[in-house]
Amino acid sequence: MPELPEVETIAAGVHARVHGQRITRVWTSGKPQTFKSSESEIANVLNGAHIESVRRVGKTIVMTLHRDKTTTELLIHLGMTGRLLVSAPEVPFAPHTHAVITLHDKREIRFVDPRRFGRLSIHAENATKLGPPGLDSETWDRQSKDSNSAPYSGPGREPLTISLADFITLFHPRRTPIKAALLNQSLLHGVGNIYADESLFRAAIRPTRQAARLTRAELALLRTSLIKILRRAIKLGGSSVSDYVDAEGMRGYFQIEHKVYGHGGDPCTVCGAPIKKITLAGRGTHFCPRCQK
DNA sequence: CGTCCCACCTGATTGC
DNA sequence: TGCAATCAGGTGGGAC
Repeated sequence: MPELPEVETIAAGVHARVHGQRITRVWTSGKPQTFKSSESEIANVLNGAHIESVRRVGKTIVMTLHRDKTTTELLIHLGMTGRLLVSAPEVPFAPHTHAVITLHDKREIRFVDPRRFGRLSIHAENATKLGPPGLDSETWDRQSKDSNSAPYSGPGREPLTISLADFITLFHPRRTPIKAALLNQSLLHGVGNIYADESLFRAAIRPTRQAARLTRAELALLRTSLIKILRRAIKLGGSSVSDYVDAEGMRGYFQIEHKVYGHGGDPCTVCGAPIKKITLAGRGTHFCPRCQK
């Protein structure tokens, strides 16, 4: 379900509501595939901890926890249908509630996920943050990413902050269709099906083009298009296509500005040609056959 | 290693 | 109307 703008909206909303709170109780549903770390480990780490912050990395929500001078992170990936809600205790549980984190003031952080593609896991900080002698900082960063040391940095690079030079370095060698490359989380993380389609439309690039065949100018336009669309979507609270809601249960509004996603057969807003829908990289892919070259 | 395809789930929508 | 097939915003593992 949620891509970068939706996860950003949820993380910011949850952060505003719960940072500084102490966790007094944890309940989990026992659905094994929901928990990448064991439920007992999750409960052990969370119980009694203070929530320092809640932020987004890629499509993952990262909750930073402090207890006994130890810092740990709870990673929450929402999959397709996951929700993270902050509720008063008297609000009835939604169906498919898989985790409830009770706070000192009695409110509850609830993880709800009908399709169960979402995952919870623990990311522990290593004792030392200093790299071993002889490693340059870039090598150390890479090793930090690979090993289990905090803070969690995700599988790829952040789309909102990547430089043009790095963007080109990332995509230029790829021989896959540009859309498949955009969806590859180990390159950029956070872009999903909606924002891949919308950014390619805005950049007038056909999703089927081989990444390696894009000119530098096209890659530059794709990067700025993607950043503008992600920022605009964050401003509107994300896209609510069916069941996405933020931490308060509110829908987002960026779906109103979708130009191609979900508009197969509709006339293109720029040229009037019917928007085409095809399957690419196993995903529904929407584009204007006239505008996107 | 890079890439493709499918499985993992439930629920809403489409089509017969 | 009823029921089956199809389709969903994501990821990870196995096959090639």
